[in-house]
Amino acid sequence: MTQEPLTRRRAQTRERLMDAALALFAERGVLAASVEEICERAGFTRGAFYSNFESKDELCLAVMRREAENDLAAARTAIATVPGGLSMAELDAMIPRAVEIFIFGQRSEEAALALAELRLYGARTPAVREAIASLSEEFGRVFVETFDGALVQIGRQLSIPTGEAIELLNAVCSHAVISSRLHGRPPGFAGAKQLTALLRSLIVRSDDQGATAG
Amino acid sequence: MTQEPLTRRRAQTRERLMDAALALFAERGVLAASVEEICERAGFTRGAFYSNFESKDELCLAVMRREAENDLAAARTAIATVPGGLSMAELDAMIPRAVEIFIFGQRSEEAALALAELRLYGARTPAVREAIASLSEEFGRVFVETFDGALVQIGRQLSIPTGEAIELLNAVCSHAVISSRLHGRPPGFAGAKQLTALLRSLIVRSDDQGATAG
DNA sequence: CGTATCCGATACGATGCTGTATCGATGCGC
DNA sequence: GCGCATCGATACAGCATCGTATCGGATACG
Repeated sequence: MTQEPLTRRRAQTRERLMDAALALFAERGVLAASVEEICERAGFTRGAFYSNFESKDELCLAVMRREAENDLAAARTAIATVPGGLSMAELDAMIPRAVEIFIFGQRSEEAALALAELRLYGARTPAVREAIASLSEEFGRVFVETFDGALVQIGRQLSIPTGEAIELLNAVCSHAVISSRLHGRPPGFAGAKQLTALLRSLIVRSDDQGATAG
Repeated sequence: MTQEPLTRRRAQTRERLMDAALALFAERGVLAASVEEICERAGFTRGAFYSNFESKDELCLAVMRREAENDLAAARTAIATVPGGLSMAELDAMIPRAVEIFIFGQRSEEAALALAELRLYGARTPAVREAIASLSEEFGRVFVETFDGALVQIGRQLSIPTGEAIELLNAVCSHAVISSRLHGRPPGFAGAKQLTALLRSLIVRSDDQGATAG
């Protein structure tokens, strides 16, 4: 949108603030993370913050967009890594990894937790709800296209709409990461094996779709 | 635990405070809901609050426990409603309803959102994490026993551990209710049909288990 | 090397929430 | 109906955070 000149210094400041915000959102939640605390962790004071962002809400949006872009880039890289498209065997090998680190990305548990928090925050905050919703739809579409494209290359598709499969994965992962914190369990989550099996079962040859959908 | 005498008046006050808290947690989140606001909505002032609860954290615990007890009671009632145990056909009919209103309960969207919020709040709040974790484990066990008992009566079981199935349902429902708020969609959620199919597919005869588990 | 501009630090007033301490009212038991 | 214990309202002091306005220093460029 607003692609201002944005000097190098300024860009770095924004990055550091977003990093700090992501970490604090995961640790304490969006509301509990004060602007002061975010700045402190980033090595700045509030002056820097208000010079770079209009409000914490704007920061939230920026963080979400950045993470979505990173995930998308990581997904594309992972897919493009295999020249000539993924083979079914390669796809098979990727599923457990995708389950663990969430949709081909390198997303950390911290980021997953922060995004769950941001999503919930957005759902109940009128001032940002619409912006987050359209952000989510925008990237949702692109993710669907990306995955469908990769699947088409190997003559496969999902037996349920790709968008719903992604939502399912999202749901389970964010639930799992919260559980992991709640019960003090190590990273990774109990249902990983089940979810892997579930996802694999969703991948079918392109001709026999809709057996389950209806 | 501490089953104090608890006069009728006091019990009602606590109920009204918990009702107000549940609603506000869903609307604005645990942290954004100030004690003052909770009291105001319940028709009290903060004096009433601090007379009944030691802190907002204690209120959170009380709310979670109450909701869990209500859900459990609703589940048992629903199961016991059918004399001689559920038939498979009846179970079939209940699945979509369970998906919609969450595990046989009468839980509203509001409560589902509040509980998602409380869970996340608990995961990142040391002062309550342990208490919430054991609450969740305690009721988790009972729910598993309850469902397994109902399934045994009709010679069925789930092809994955019942606890994991419940977690899966939990994950999808809370994700869906957040999505619904975020995108301003009507109650109910897109994946309901898929989830119904998924759950039904998990129910198998008692002898052929573990086909998927391993 | 000097200068203009941009950026982030500091200082300030304002606001809202917390928790306690005190007091008046309400309801229960006799 | 009356007294007493309980319960909830009111008032207060303290604290953290917010957003702004101003200032000093770093950076880019001539």
